[in-house]
Amino acid sequence: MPATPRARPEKSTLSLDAIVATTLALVDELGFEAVSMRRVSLALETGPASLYVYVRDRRELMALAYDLAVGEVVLPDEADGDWRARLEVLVDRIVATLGSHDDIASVALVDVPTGPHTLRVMEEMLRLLRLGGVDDAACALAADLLGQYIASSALEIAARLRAQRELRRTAEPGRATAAVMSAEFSARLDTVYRSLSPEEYPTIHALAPLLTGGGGGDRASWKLRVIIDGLLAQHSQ
Amino acid sequence: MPATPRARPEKSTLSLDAIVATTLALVDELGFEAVSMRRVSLALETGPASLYVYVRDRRELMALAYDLAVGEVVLPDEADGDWRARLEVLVDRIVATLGSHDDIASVALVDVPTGPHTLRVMEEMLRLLRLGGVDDAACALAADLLGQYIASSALEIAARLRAQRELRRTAEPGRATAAVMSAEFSARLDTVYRSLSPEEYPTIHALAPLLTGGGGGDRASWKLRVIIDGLLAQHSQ
DNA sequence: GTTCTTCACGAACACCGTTCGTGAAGAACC
DNA sequence: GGTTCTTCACGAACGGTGTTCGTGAAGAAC
Repeated sequence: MPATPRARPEKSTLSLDAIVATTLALVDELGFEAVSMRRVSLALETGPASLYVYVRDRRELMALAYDLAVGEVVLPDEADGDWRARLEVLVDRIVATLGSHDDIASVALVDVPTGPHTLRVMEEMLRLLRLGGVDDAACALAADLLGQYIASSALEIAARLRAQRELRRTAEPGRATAAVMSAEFSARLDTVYRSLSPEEYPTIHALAPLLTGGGGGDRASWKLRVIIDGLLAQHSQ
Repeated sequence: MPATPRARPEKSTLSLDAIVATTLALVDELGFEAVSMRRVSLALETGPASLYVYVRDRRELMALAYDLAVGEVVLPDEADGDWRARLEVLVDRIVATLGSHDDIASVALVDVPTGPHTLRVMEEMLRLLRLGGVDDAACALAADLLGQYIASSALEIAARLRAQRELRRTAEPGRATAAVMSAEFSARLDTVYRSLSPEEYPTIHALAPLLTGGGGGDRASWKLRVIIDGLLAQHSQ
């Protein structure tokens, strides 16, 4: 901070960090798809061409924003339990964090992220798996599988949050608890499944309430447990 | 077919089926992202506005193309073995089919597809799971989990195929076997992992060759086996 | 023969990612 | 201090994009 606290209005000079931070903030505010180079540059009070000094692509910018988001994840510690409990906590946190930044997780499905924060989290995942006695080849494949699970789960959560926000804006205010909105969200799907002919799709028809219900945390932790159980079954075999 | 075989040049009248079929063909040829409403309309020798008579959105059009692609999947039969073998064959076929249509699988990550072919395949998946003695609630969650696995695996395969095509075009022709190209594909990642400091990322550094190697079918079938094993472990517990 | 409905589509709107060229401002050097 | 040289900001523009609107023409219904 300089001696004269008055003299720093104007416009703070551009920097990669500022660009990436602004991008992530805009993703939260407007949604992943709506964030264009123009919008980012507008938020920084400059023109779109200025960004290309620091970034090759929109993709590269989004990859940087992705890594910044992953940086919010706090690694689990001893208090969280043994290796398996810690792994579950870690994966849950990654999913929750990515899911809170709209569709930023789609970055991980397009190309493999290799930012420092992503690597830090991946290192911890692999370390925990090894701690659990999973052999090396299985660790590698497990990290891949967990990566897929994380990205697609985060997208699912983001879609759910988006739908809730949309509903909150559409519906009359003051009403509508979270439970109601979540129910409303899956209502359309439920209607589709239930209206299917029981002759042609007997199983879907029979399971319709189970297919759409029980939203959120329970489902996610169940799915994660299945993957780890499968990993251990594979190992002991 | 009319009596006069000569008289049907001009332009066949537009139809939803023709639009969707053209869209899927263009996705194969140009890639998912490159297929715009304008390109589709150009291929049909008309203007972009004409498509909106049959389709609300680009998203809706892509969802229809997605279902058309799923329609190519042949359901397994008795010859494929017991319920588990059949389930694995079914999932593998879905992944392979979707993966062969570039990033069309991304449709399933944005919204839940409910086209007739998708429902047919989902019905069969649920039927097989039930046949295996998995209880109803677990069936529902398993279908969800398998759906995530299918979509993200298909995207991974599509990315691999795209990279191979890109390399085939870039490299001098006549050379380059598929193995070489696949190796070249993961070489960049391998370099990244290997160049990490062993102090900061010891596990990634140690597992680097395992993380990028062993591409393709083996990995996929291993991952699928893990999920089903986990499902059964969950059940017997 | 006349109304009415459906569909094809030209034109336009408001955006998009990206590139090019022109400067200005600061650093490095004499 | 003056001069070169490098770096960075950005106005303008190119070739696209999804989508809407309004105008017709062609066929169906009466």
